[in-house]
Amino acid sequence: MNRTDNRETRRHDITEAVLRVMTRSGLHAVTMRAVAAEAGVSLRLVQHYFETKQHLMHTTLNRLTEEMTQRLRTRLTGAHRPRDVMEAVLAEAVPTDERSRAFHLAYTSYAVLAVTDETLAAHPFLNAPDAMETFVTRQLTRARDDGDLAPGLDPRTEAVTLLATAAGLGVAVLAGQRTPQEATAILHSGLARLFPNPASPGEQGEATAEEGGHK
Amino acid sequence: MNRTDNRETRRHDITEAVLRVMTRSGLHAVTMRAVAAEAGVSLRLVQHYFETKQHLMHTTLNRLTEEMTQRLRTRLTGAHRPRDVMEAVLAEAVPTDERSRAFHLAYTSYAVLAVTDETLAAHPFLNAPDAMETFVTRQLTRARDDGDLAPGLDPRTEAVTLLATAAGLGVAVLAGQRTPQEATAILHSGLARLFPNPASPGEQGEATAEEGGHK
DNA sequence: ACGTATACGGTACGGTTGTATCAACATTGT
DNA sequence: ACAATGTTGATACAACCGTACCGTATACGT
Repeated sequence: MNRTDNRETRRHDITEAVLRVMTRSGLHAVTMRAVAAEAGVSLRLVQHYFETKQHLMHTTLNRLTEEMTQRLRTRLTGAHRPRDVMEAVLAEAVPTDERSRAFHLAYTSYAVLAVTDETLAAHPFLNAPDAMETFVTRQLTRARDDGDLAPGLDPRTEAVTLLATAAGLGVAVLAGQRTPQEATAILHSGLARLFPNPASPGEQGEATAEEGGHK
Repeated sequence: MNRTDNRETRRHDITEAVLRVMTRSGLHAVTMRAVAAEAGVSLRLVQHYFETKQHLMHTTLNRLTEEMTQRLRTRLTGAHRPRDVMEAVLAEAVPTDERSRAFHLAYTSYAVLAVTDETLAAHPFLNAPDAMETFVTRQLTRARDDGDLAPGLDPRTEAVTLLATAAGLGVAVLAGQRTPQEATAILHSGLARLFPNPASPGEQGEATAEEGGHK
């Protein structure tokens, strides 16, 4: 094992500890000491690999974001028709497994912090909604041009509505007020309203079929 | 001025200071010392009127909740038809003035905390969504029975969707990502979808007419 | 009028935080 | 082999937190 490999392993273990602490006890409980204890290393070690706490959080969040982006990209593979794309997007918009739960919790926690800290508001972490909105709007516009969208709907309005609904449901799921199954069902009904014609039968159907089944 | 009057004034001033600090710097910045400084009193005084910090937060949140409930009740006065009721509910569902902004920020902050602290999840502060959901569901059910609701819609599904959308938009407005006007416009379009017939013209029209106009 | 409860100020205490300092040890390049 | 560099530990430090303690003054009931 190379020394730089070892270094990378250490850094990975520590960022994983950050996510565990945050998922279990919340963002405010993520202290340098708590992370060190969770990772089973000394405080000094955490300091060594991530000079400052801000640096530690930054890389942890970046890695998690990268992972979730990759997850969505994978799910998006082969989804060509706008409805299939929307299906994939909404499937990731709600926290189901522990991993996506950590992501949503981290994201929401930071979003709340950014409300009163304009320094944090500049974080690239928080640009995702804008990008997602234009992306979804484009998909719905394409669907309208293809004649797949229900008549009389404004793509941008529907995009904003759908994303806001997904965000609201995501928080509700986080808070344990709603089950992931309920949330995805609600989102599906919203999607069914936008697309009068049934979803594509065989090609990409798996994404909708086994949803809500795996814990 | 009576002593108990004075006491009440003091307590009011201090809880107002709590809200100002929270609105300006976030919930995490609400410390006993910061509140004392904001209110222009000594730390000991804050301790005197609210034994513990938990007690201080509890009464502050209760008072704010009571105020917002009263606000909604006032807006609900004279709104009899389900659509008018929904109009009133949605008008309060988005932070517009500074007061409602404080309320939404407080609520969201606590909701995020409650995700990882089941002790906090029992707080009555967090029962509002459930109550609101059954209330809205009841309104939509009544609208359906009256034939005012668009056909083929499930009242409960639409209620959950509408509230989740309002919650998502509320956070977006808090974060400065969306203006209150945009948010209310989106919510109105959602309402227009549920109620095919136009809103009541004269009787309660003011609630919809001057919306988004007053700062 | 007087004793007592309330109102208030200053300050101290124990705990936790992020970060810095001082050492010891291992690994690597030459 | 040795100097240099990276790795790990223990501990210290200044700042902050909520709360407790010790006073004094003011206002009230009787």
